[in-house]
Amino acid sequence: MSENNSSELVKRRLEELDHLEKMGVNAYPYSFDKTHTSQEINDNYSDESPELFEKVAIAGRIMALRRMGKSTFLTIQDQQGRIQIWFNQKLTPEKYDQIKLWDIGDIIGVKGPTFRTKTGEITVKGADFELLTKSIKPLPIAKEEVDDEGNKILHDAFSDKELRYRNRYTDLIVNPKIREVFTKRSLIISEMRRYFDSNGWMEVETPILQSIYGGAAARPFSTHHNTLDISMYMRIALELYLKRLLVGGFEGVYEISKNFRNEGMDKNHNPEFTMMEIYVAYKDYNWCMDMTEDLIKTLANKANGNLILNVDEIEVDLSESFERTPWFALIKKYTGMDLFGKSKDELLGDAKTLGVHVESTDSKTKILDEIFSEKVENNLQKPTFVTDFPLEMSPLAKKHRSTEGLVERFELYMFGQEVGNSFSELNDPRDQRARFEEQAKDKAAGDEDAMMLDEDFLNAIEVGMPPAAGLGIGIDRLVMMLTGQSSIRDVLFFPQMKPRK
RNA sequence: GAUUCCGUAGCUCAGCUGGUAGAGCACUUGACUUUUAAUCAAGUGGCCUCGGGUUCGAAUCCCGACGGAAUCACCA
Repeated sequence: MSENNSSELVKRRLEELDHLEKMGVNAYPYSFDKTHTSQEINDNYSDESPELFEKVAIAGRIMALRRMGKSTFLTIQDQQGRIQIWFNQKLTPEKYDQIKLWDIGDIIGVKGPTFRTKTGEITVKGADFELLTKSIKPLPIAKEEVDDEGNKILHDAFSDKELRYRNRYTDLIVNPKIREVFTKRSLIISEMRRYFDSNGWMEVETPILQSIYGGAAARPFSTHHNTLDISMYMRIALELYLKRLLVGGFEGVYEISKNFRNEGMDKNHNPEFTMMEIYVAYKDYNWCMDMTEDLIKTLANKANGNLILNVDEIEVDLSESFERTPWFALIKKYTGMDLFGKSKDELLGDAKTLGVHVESTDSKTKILDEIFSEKVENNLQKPTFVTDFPLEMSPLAKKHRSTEGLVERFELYMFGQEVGNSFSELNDPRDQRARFEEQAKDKAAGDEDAMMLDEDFLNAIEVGMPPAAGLGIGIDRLVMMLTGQSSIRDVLFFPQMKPRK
């Protein structure tokens, strides 16, 4: 539909392109040697020594065009920012007519000296220029105003979320703030790699297509391998393969990659999302808490230059030590009830008392989880390590060294959301088998999310996995918190959308 | 999956008590050699998401479909 509506505009631009080619202009040349970025010029130009920018070559997309007869001002945008260009018929008498055939959206290269206009704007003089790409489709361009304090105000900005997500490339061109979020995302992930690499932990890749899925409680996407004629699943977690590598003798391995879960979508869930998991041999969850806290603080500092985070109206200060509180203590704090050691029937009664909706067929794990999600999670805005989970909830975590019925596990919560999950990893093969058998019972009782028994994984554990700490971090959620976004769609370049008819 | 709200020009929106479509920006033409939301003048541009219904008449009311957003449910 929009094809037809914009066809007049497209037709006109195609005519211009034709016209340019008749003038002997190649509208799609092969390269351009740029010497500077807009930012380098904007940040470093000084009126005392304009000769430093006597000869610059810059390239970018035309974002604003102010024609004034024999003189033309335009603003181009490159990856770093925007800069004004000034053209004048006197400067380029033979080529000036070409400029009349340019449009907003075209990509050009310009060579010339830098100067400051009467009104004080740093500007590149178009002593020579070249069209680098003619744009055929018009952009949803918004006028940009700079107020007295230097703040940029976009008027009637391209804001339709559906169109923005479906045409992300347009969104990125037209909404510079969006680009910042993704630049930070990239920075956060590369700093995370640097952090791990500098400790000697190794980045690895493990299968995404698996014949048995595991490592988390979730429904998978399933597919089919034609040659082998077997069902296969897209992975829901990284854990079980990374642990096999610990068995194989690597002492620190991590992977940053997509997981896939066939479940609901909302502002915190996308069917494919990025997970980081790391396993370090000979360490336990106490060590891992220290490491996680240091990692999060390091990343926040790199991304924002400080330790204050803001999402929606809520501010979180990371500079204090993260709170560490046991799971049952938090339940007690927010419900007044001590649920530790209670039977399933007692828990069912307690859930009802608390007004938490559960079914009598639900497993003990599920009831506990429901109570925690409803009564506790929202209170955990400040970074909090929730420690020492009930054993039933954690089939891959090692039993607590001093308290029966608990495991050595923590989850890091911020802004009421889980960002990290960690255990002292279970490496006793007898216990691991028993836990899987427990899961199988839950599954038989109707818990769809209970884990499958993975004989091959058990075999690896039987060969012997060293004691280890493991940590998983949901990268998308972490990026949301570190960039102040409240929807996962705003930290994914291409969030899942229903296909257009 | 449920509920609520939304879908009008390329973009941002108005039009809502039913009478056949409007603004700003973008685009076109003209003027303009330091402008910057450039300005001034004159224009072009719509199957009002789609399909049914009510009505003499529907962008407007009703039903359905398709997309989107929010909340909930599901979901470590």
